[in-house]
Amino acid sequence: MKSAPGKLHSPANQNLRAQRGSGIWILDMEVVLSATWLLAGENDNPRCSEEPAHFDHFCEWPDGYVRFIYRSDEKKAQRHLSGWAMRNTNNHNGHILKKSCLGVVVCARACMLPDGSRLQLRPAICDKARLKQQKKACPNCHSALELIPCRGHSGYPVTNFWRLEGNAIFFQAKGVHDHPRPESKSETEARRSALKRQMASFYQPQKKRIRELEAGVNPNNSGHFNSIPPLENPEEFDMITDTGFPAPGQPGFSFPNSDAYKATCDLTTFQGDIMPPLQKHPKPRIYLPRPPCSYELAGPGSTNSSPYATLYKDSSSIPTDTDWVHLNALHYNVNSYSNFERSFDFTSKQHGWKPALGKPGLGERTDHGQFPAVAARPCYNPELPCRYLTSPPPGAPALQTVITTTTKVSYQAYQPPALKYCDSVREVSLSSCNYASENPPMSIYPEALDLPAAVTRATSPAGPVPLKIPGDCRAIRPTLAFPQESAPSRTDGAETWEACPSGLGSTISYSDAGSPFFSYDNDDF
DNA sequence: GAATGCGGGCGCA
DNA sequence: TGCGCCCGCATTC
Repeated sequence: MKSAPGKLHSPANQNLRAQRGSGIWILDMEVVLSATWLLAGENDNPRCSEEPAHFDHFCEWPDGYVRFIYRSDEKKAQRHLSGWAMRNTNNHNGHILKKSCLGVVVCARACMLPDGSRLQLRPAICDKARLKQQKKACPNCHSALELIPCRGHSGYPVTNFWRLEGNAIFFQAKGVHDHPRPESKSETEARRSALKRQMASFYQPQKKRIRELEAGVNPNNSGHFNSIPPLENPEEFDMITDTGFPAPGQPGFSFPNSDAYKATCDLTTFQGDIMPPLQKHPKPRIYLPRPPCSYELAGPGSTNSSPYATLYKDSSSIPTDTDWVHLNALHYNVNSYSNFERSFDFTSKQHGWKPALGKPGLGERTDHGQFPAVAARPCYNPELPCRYLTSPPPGAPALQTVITTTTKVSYQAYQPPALKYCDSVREVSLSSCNYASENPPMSIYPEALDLPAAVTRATSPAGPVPLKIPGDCRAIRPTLAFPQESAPSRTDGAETWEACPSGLGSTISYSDAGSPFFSYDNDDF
């Protein structure tokens, strides 16, 4: 965003060319060269001056070891946006912007929202703001908020890398988020802006009336806002929403219909002491307009995380009565969090973690903050029941890709697992975007996940079934041979890369078995 | 005020 | 040396 374009721009190396065949990214040898990827600019490889032939649609929820190439005019890419709460990380490389995931903020008591989901807030990016955020109380149960750190990359936060190259913006994600999706930035912004608008309209009549009163005017008392007490501290209201009372439809927030929400989500009950000013008002009603997010508003079949979905009501239709916080019911996967719970349950078993209070699942868990900061922590993404599948099992190779973010990257040899990746990838590979329906196949790269297919299947709530879940940008390569971090060199390692874009039902593969073109130095970032 | 990007610096492996 | 991370600073919204 603010970064000087020149900073991340190094025109000397547009070394990646991707060709799309059969609707799938196919990487030719030159693309294999693209292993230089984000670090390409550091190599000044004169051979590679071509611009990418094709670009990916922007993916707001990249997950897994994926790479994308965006057009340089892609606004979201320009801003290095991500649905995940990513903070800037200094990688001492001015050409590459590195960001690490902050995780998600949840209720420490894992209280259940009226719809059965749970709070999943977007951690503030700013450290101070984040601390401040964590000091706030859960808008639902008033208990503490807790930050679930991301440990999806070998125990470290998932990292995203951005590099501007000519007319392309190269993106690479490393690690699999082992936590639920937070509220996306667009959602947060939309909610805040909506709230501001709402508050503005809320105050306008008040101010007007005050002016009128001050002017000696005595309008009749039938005015809607007559009963509205002065909001002494508007920030409190903002705090509540910022604290993350997720708008319906946000990740982990869903209601089959608005009535259900109305019946269960009385703001005065919900906010309790958090909103004393509004409590004074007997019938507050707040509408949250739909954010201007187009691609997030996929169909019901999508795992779209947008909080504002089909039952959105335009703010213009705000009624005057203020009985309820009339949030919009959303067409959202109500079971999302149960998936989350299942995943937690699984991982608890898998890793010997025991949920607090002896109950499985996040629902009863009260120890968010006590999670061990281990690499194999489960994936909690509520929208992807198999998310935890992407977590490497204990003992599994932590990293298949050695990407040094400062100067060079090394793809190192990996000991191929017994299972043939090609056979299993169709069953378990996940690769999609929020707007999968419109999104072209994305690039899947060898750093993709490494969980054995057996584990993957075993951990699926639905059993060993094919898993193709649209709605985000995840890449799972459960059985693929990966370059392993611990391997001494990758020139001796042959690997087959496959991409299985969601909904395509096909895979591609490309190998780099000791290709002379495949210099693993400076591969990525 | 918060988000964002940059860069110095430190500790660890 | 690579990497994660903290911190401060500057800029932008």
